[in-house]
Amino acid sequence: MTLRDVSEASGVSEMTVSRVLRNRGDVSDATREKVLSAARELGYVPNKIAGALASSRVNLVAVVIPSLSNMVFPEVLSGVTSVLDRTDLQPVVGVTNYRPDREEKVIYEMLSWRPSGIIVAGIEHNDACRKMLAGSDVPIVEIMDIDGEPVDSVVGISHRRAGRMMAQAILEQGFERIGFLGTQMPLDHRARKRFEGFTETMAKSGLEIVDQEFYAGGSALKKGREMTEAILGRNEDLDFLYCSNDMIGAGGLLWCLEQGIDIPGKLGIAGFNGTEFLDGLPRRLATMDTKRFETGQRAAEIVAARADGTSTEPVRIEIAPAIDFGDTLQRYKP
Amino acid sequence: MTLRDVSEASGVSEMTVSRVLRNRGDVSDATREKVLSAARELGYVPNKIAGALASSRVNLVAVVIPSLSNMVFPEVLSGVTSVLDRTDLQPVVGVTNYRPDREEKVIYEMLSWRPSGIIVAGIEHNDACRKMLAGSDVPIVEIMDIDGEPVDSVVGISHRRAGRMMAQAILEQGFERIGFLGTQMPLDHRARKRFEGFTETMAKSGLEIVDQEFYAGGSALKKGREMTEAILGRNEDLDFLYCSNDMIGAGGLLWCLEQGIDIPGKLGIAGFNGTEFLDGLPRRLATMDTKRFETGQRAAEIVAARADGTSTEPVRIEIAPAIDFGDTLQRYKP
DNA sequence: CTGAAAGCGCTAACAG
DNA sequence: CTGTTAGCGCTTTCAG
Repeated sequence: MTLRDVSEASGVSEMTVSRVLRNRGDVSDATREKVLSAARELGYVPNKIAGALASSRVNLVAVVIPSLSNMVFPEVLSGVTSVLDRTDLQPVVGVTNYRPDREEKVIYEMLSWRPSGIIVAGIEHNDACRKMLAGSDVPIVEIMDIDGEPVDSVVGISHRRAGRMMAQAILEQGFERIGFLGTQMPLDHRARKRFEGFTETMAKSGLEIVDQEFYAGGSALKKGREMTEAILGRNEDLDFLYCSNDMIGAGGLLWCLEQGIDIPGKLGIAGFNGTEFLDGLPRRLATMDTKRFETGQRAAEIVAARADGTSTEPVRIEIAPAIDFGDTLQRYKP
Repeated sequence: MTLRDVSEASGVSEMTVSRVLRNRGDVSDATREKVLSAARELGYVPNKIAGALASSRVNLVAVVIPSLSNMVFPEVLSGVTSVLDRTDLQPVVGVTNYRPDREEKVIYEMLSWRPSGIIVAGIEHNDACRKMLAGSDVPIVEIMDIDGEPVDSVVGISHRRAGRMMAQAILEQGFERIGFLGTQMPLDHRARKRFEGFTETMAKSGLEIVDQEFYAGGSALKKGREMTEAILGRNEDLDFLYCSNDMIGAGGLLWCLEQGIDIPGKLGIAGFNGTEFLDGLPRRLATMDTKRFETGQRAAEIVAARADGTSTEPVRIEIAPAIDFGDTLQRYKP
């Protein structure tokens, strides 16, 4: 089933059929109708492969993310989709599982389709990736991290600054014996940078993380409970738990409430991300909203602007994360 | 940057370059080396558009789902990915937001790329979609619902049966005054079928749903709380809450525990899906595991088998959902 | 407003 | 083991 079939069925040249089907150029209403009805009749679906090759235009936008199990990435994707839906661009998702070798393969694969843009999570890539991205003439938008040298455009928060902000907020509330609960992910650069920013600010006050726990796999909520129990078992005098994501924090919070621990009187807790699901817990967990949806939107807008020729320059957008004190961080209420 | 450039740089014919780059046919080690180093030097990334057009083979597998905000769909996608990762196939995601017009557009778009397969959530589609799918010679796998007439292959659970099973389990525990908490989604056919199966089995015992609540938008956990409060406010004598997903059930459970309501002595609760996050709540919510990951795997296997010519027949796989009684459904422990 | 000719960059099919 | 010849199905470009 090709254009030629429609052409023959309608008695109109292939070229004109093509024009009708793409709404390009002027075509008389009579021919248009002939063509459309023939196409409908035959159930013709154009072949984009051929179209893309001929026009060297591809309406795909690659979105490369580390994971789908962590809701933050689907959320970014929703932001991307919400913008692309207004254009004729289509997102295509690639998942790397936080592995540089997978990232390399996924990016290579994506580039080989010559998409209208690539939106990729993170600003840290191995040399091969960086070289491929830079060498392609596809618009690149790195997202969710701006601490580093972008290849092209970049949209996101500074995780170092986020870590510093949270540390500062915690210290200002008078907390001093702080424990850290995180994920075991040597390749999660954003978590690392956050941690670095956090400890840096603590160090300025002459403080250090008292103890820490890491987990991998399983229900983050459950792990949050377990790690909280473990770290508090080892350190009775902890007065704050800083968690690298909301689920861990929520698990910790639930466990503490069950134990009857005074939150935040005796122990403060904070998570990270500002997940919607925090809404509905017995107590509002303190967190930092990282605006994933908005990040996805901004990134998609940059790609869309490049695709329609509106813009051509690299763009840098720093998203400001917002601390949400919730009920677990503000120790001394006025 | 084309094959021709690599050919000229290496002094090897385009055809042989193509062979080397695809690992096809026999090529001497010497030429292979020449080609590979030239390609590397130039940073050549093959153009799959051209390749696909010439070979009429596309390594993309379309996955069409209603939403990304509901974790069950990313979970299916993970299953798909886990299988495709072992092949040279690549998933491409399309999101419909539960809207038939969007589904139509997404499927049309996907088909126009002539993918190696289409995995689409649900078995209910409008005529246009059904016709497109049936008319394409792309392998189709409908997933997550088998109550109906599939276009081609199908993998999933019977939601009618799931609803009946849950009703039966609840009735066997002696619960009789049952309320329903659901989502406001006239187009969520799976939820509807489940509800139908549920009420059907109740009717056989001469029972009806006592009252119901529906919500749309916002945190499902929070809405679960609010709806629980509302429905119990109206019906003091309810002895069971059947929820159309785990998040609602979890919200209800948290609220009841805070109120000191005896669960499941006075009130039983059940959710649906078997979400990982239930692991970590104060009490294990009863639920029904729908095996999303496995569903994704089976679907991907069907597509992969079609792609490599191993199989050619339509397949029907019924996944058996498993009731998890948790701590909120088993009223009379032995 | 409509059509004819010439590719887009690659690979199938055949020769050697 | 290597090369040549034709396209794949569409769109660009240029003429009417």
